[in-house]
Amino acid sequence: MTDEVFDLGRFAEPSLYILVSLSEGPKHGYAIMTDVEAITGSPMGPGTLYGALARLEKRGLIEALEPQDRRRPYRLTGLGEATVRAQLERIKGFAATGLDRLGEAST
Amino acid sequence: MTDEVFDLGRFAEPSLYILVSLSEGPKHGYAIMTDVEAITGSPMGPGTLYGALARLEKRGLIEALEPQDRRRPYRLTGLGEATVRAQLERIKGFAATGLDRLGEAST
DNA sequence: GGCGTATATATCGCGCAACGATATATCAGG
DNA sequence: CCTGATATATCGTTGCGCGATATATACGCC
Repeated sequence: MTDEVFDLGRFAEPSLYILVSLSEGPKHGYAIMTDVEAITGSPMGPGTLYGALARLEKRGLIEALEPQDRRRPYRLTGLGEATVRAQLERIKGFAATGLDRLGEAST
Repeated sequence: MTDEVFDLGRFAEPSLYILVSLSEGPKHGYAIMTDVEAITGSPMGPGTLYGALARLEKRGLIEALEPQDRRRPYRLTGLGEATVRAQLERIKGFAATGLDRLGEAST
């Protein structure tokens, strides 16, 4: 493990949403938008989406597939998959630590 | 539960780190810095810290205590505790969803 | 005694991500 | 037809992240 990659940048939550959405399989932009909204409960506008999409492609975490009809689908790269997995493990551990500190049993 | 609050802003990962750090008990800025570095593995500079601290206080998620010596300790408010708990639950669920999609068994 | 390091807080400024607004085009349905 | 859903793209503002920088005290060490 090179430990060089795995960094989504300062603001990365929307990017992570996109990567998770693509973990399910290739999707085009609009489908990602609706999927992310379904997962997170809050809508992601086109400004956020296409900006993040361009950055992710530039970083080699996703790659564009052949345009079909009017849709431009994207797919996770190997690097992208490793990245999203590492990130999710990281925040999972963080959430566990935090909830532990709060005393989860207080419910 | 009013469900009106619980929003840390655009991205707010550093803010969430601070709230989690304060979940353990009141701390002053410098202690938060070192604690966050211990939890996350990456250091948080004073620019990030004090900026976020000011925002969190302004939003009523934390409150300043009596300065002792040279230290200016902060404490979580009730709103802050509810917020950090809700946020952690949210990202915990999100991480679980994402890892599920990836097929966690691939290890 | 003087020096460096750790403790502790504060501020400035740049870069850039997030995001709403806006534009454009196609297609289905009523 | 005309509205709304599908689908992509760009612009401009906002404001967060973060390194750099400044300041002051306290402690240990040679």
